[in-house]
Amino acid sequence: MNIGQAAEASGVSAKMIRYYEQIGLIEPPTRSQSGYRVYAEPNVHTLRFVRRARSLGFSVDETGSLLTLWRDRSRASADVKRLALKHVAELEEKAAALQAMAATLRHLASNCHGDQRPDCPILDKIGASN
Amino acid sequence: MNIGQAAEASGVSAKMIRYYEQIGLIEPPTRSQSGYRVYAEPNVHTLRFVRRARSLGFSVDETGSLLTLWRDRSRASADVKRLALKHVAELEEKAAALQAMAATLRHLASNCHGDQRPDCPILDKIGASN
DNA sequence: CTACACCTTCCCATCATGGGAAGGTCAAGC
DNA sequence: GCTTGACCTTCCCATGATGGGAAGGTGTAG
Repeated sequence: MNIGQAAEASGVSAKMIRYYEQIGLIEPPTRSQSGYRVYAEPNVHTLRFVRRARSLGFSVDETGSLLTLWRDRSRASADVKRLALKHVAELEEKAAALQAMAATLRHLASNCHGDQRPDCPILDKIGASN
Repeated sequence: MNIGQAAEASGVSAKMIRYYEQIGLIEPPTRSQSGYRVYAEPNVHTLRFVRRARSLGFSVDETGSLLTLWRDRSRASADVKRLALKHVAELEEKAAALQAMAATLRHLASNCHGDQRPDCPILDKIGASN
């Protein structure tokens, strides 16, 4: 299987597969005589793992830790759970920050006429001198 | 006022002030004979505006649009409101995405013993073949 | 044998921010 | 006046994850 097919099968772009290999997240695959990367099913499985971890918001670094735990048959589930819950806390923190911004701005917008007149509490507030 | 004092007074780092100038977000200030940037109160006011817009999650580009509207005494508040509400929608979308990730992961974690045993539904799910 | 799809590596861009080096300036204290 | 330390200047580099694209090699179908 060449990189294009591995990309198709895993949902990770060829570009990103090469990048993950370059930064050491995944193992370099074997190469054909002409230098093409050749992937087998286990590689694709790993790529899918990476894609899912990323889609859960784990950084590439964190994904590396998860991969290590995944491959370690003697890991303690406590280690995984701790990593996961720490990540959950970070996600919720970021979400809360975004929602706070949205709420503030929505409030400002609700006081804005939104017509042809120039008066606008949104700009007034952002530009407030205090 | 030199750049350090402007940074102090506006809450925007000196590094960022130079950057904002470089990309054309703010006007180049006057220079002293020796080449130092010299800021006056209106410049600091603008910098504070930029800082507040950024802290509400507006990109530098969007902040530029807001600045233009802010300085245009004949703007229609409708234009500002539209920009703001579009941004609110984006913020809420991002927040929702993060929360969905957090919820998924929290659910997986709730099914994980979190003890010394290796069995872990979190890794099982991330590594699922389907 | 040609055309086309695919592969390789390499460089560049994004977005906003910080770090740091090399060198010039300014004010305070001696 | 001279030194010292804080400040300023520009320039380059790094981040994190991803995509774009160029230049050139490979593989396969017709």
